[in-house]
Amino acid sequence: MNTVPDEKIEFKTQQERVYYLLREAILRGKFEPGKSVTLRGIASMLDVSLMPVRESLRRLTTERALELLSNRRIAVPEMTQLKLEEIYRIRIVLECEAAVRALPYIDDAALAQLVALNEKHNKAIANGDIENYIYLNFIFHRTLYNLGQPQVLMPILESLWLQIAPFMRMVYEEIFAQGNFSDMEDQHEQAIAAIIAGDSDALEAAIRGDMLDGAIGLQTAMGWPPQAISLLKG
Amino acid sequence: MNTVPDEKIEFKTQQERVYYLLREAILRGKFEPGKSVTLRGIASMLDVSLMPVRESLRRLTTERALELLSNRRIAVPEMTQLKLEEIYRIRIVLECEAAVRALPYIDDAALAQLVALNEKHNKAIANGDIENYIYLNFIFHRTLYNLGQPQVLMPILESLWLQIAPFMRMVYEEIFAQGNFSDMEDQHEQAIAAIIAGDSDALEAAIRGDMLDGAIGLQTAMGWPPQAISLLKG
DNA sequence: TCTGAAGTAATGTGATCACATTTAACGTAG
DNA sequence: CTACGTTAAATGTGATCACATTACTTCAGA
Repeated sequence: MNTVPDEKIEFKTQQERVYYLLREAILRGKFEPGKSVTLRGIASMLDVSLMPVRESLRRLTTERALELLSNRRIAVPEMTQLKLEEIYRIRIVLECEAAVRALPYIDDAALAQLVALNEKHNKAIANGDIENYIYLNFIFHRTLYNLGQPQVLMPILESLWLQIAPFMRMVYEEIFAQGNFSDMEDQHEQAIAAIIAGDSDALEAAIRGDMLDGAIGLQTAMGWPPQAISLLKG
Repeated sequence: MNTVPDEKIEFKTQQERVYYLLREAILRGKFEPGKSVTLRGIASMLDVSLMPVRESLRRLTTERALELLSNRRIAVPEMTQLKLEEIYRIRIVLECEAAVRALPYIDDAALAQLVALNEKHNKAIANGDIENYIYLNFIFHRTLYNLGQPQVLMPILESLWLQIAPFMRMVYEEIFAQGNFSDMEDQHEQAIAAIIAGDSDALEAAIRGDMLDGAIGLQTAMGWPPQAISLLKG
């Protein structure tokens, strides 16, 4: 089994390959917020012409992973308090929906895969491997939700993940520096327990808890007052 | 005041102009589901080279308004029962959120604009102008939600609208043919009443009712059993 | 040391061409 | 008239060049 489920995909076009390379780099937190990227820079880095890069960046800007500034420059968007709160309000409702939707389809093999992913996730913490930690978090969620075969939900969630990924590094660098992992409840563990118990409400609670932890972590890392993000209808 | 709020936008690039032209055409129901479009066809129609069209279609495929088939062809995606149900489950929660979010920001001028839009919307029914009817429906919702200045929600909703727009024509062609407009409750009217009353719950109910009417209309037009689409948590 | 202007390098956009793949058209054998 | 290869047209992708605009460097003056 591979660390990254879709790492060995064969791409039909260069544009597709470039897109997924950049996408994974973003989800690993390799892109610094506010920093700009250039067509020719990426093209020479990946040894392709401008065309595949142009179309890849067009996709990523459409997904709000990157931003076209008025200067005609392409950059990683900055985060604001309002934007972060909006993202997490949406994440909470949609990811709870996605998790509950997936629950009936989780068989033993899928459960084992989730457990294995969570182990690797925890191992990344132990190793201080921030990039893998950030990435494996998304992969855990994606693997879970994909079991419900969501055609419409999934692209929306991936877009939201791309928007917050560049800021995740700040959260965990701070936590690693201070060394206080104890505050971090393992909501993934609780989600797995809920799955085993077949408890839909507990699974939803675990996902919601995971979201809230993430939101609070980001807010404190940005130096903002960690105000609670309310669910729709309490 | 204009029928279409953003009709007279000056575009900085050709790609942007082509994108918004195609986008509006889709939202007007001008695109037939399953029908394929070609780069050169659109390019010659709009009198531009392939480049702006390529990037515009890349954007639209990323937003799921169009689809890249394995044959290397670009087409309007087909709808399925599962997909439609998924879209409307998401629309219900997100658009209720967007409406409630916008409510405190609706001043007299904004209210007047909404009323005017709704009048034009109703006038389009009377004139049998299906394309304007379809389009003005989206514009009404967008104008309402934009008052809350949603940065993250709005692109998601617009993507969902692009996905259902090509199928709206079927709904209203059937209704116009049968001439039974009486079944159509004017949920927009009720939304406006709720806004005037400042009643958040009533506004949410009106939006949810509008969504459910739309879902049922699409399901019956597609010849599917019009099963109720449940909200999250009942 | 700092400020500002002139010149240079770099950037995204648009256009054009070449190519592999796919689709459509055509004509021939049955 | 039908079925089936063969040829021709059309399609999305990739590469390269030109260009207007923006950003950076450099150097003069205070």
